[in-house]
Amino acid sequence: MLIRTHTCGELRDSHVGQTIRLNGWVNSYRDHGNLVFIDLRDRFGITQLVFDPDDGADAAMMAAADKLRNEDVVAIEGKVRVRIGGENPKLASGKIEIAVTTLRVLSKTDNPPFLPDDMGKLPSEEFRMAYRYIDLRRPRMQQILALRHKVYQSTRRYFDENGFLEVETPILYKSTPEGAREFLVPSRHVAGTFYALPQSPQLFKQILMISGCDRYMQICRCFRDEDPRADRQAEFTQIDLEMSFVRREQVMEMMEGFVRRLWKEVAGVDVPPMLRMTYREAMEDYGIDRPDLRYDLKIRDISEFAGKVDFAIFKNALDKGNDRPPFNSKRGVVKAVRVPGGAEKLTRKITDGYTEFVKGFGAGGVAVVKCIKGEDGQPKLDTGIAKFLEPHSQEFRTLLGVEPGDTVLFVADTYATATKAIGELRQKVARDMGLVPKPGAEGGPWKFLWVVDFPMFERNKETGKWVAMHHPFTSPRDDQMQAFLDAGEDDEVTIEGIVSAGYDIVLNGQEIAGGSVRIHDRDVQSKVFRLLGLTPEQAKEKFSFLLEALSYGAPPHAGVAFGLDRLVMNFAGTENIRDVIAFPKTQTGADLMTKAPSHVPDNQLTDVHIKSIAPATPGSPG
RNA sequence: GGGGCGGUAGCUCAAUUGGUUAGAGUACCGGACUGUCGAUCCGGUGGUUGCGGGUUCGAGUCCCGUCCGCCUCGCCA
Repeated sequence: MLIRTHTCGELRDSHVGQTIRLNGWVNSYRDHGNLVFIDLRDRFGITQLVFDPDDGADAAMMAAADKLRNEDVVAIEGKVRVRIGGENPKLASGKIEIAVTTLRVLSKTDNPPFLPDDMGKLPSEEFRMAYRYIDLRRPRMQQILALRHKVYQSTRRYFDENGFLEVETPILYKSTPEGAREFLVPSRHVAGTFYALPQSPQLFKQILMISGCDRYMQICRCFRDEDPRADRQAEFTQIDLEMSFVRREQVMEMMEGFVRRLWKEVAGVDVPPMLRMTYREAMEDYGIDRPDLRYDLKIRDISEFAGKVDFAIFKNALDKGNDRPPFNSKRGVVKAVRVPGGAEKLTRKITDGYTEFVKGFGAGGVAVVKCIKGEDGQPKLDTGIAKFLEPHSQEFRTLLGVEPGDTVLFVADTYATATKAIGELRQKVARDMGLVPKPGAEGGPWKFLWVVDFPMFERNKETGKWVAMHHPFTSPRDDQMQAFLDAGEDDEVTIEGIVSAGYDIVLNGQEIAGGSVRIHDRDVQSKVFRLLGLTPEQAKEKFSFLLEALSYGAPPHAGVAFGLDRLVMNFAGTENIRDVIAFPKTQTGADLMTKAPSHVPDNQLTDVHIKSIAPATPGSPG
């Protein structure tokens, strides 16, 4: 074949007169009979070819050019010349064209199911995934692949410069069925036993610290057999790291440096020092542990004021237990969010929709009041629950800073339900009000913050058992350690109040990284296991390797993991995680291109001592 | 596991209240054309309306079931 001398993205008018060779795909053809134009595409760009009988193309070549179709793969030799028909400003190579003197068709295409074209409407994702190799030819997808590559490279450079060792950890791992459901792999050697695919390399990286590795990093694949979402896949990638002989501050400093470097190198953006917020502050002000700070709309607890209002919904909520301690999940509360400009934009239809929306989170509904300018020119409460608030109008408006044109939305329920419901509502209102900038490198702004001081434990809603909020290897904050060790196992109040040494990085309402100082003391780790309901025997069965390792000289250590896919989503300005994964899976875990998962022959199952109880599928083996 | 939206030509979509032979754009095929650049013009091929049942004189349309894709709640230490 004619091996290329240049790519389709690099020829300029400075090359005019040169004889060159190009390889690529036919992006489009414009056939004028005795003059044929081809836009030739590769990853690097597009260059126009011209088959010109007056300049190098004989009758046979014209006939061959006439047959070229989109997505044929060709090699050409020709001369670079200035375009006769004028410049095409849309192309970087738009000043020149190639007068083709030799044409070789390297691969003739069948009629493709769709064309890798960013201009028109995209085919359904189903088709894009089934013919991923065509979808990935689109310049947009090539751009995202390149962005992802930049993230890999920038990451490796940064951590290399900071003394981290890249170490690979096993994919075939031990099942430790806390947390997410695991993918299982049957063992051939020992009948009836299984590996699990790792939800994360958490324990390996801790053991690497105990191994004296000092600083570890890995760009690793993690597996969680849970239902996907737009920003979640069962198989995803983490930037995983761990450091020895550090406390929280050193890790946070290292991570901020990483984020700053990444944004600078990938997006050209300078990230200012990150805000810090406690978990409690986040829940109080934003109703969520990953607040989106691109817009304000702070939530206020107005329970005390609401107690004075003669409105049954408020009264009922407060009666549920306003005497409980603050932040107790069953405490009755009334929460409000003031929406500037909402009086006009949030129509009755929209606010009625909010009631349906919060019902999805267990709340009864949303109360609404608007503030308008009365006939006397003074602020006046209007519609919704205005008549109930009217007797306290002045106090209410002062409390929340309400001005004419505002709408105030209320949710009254238990602390847990009201917080969740109004937190979700806040985000929906922001979207409805058009307060959320489009994501993307130019779209910013980038609102980073640290969320710290998470509770160590929370109660499982169904079983009532303690579960680790982060994971069971997270250490209490240093100043909490003694209280934790001293606390009786039935000392509900103390245990609930213990704050961990965990930290999350939140970007625009999305958790992009999370980590913690780890437990490096065997007794502390054993106590956590006990609180989580593991008997010493169970702890040993599942985590003996960790407990043993901790007893042979474990350095204090801490670490973090970034969700790489989500980082790339931010740089690419997409809200679809499948866009940033070369070969993604569907919501049912299917790979539409390879048709995985698939049935396997019985003998393969026998080898691993497995018998399928699934109903036989007609026409399928196994 | 629950809720919602969708599935019609290779692709993207349309099809009135259940009513004639299911249309358009694009791709593809054939023809014309020497300066286009999402080329243009003329002509043509192309359909098990996801699948299975049902209601009806008549179903793309209504009903039941099922499969697939997307969004979402649960779930995701």
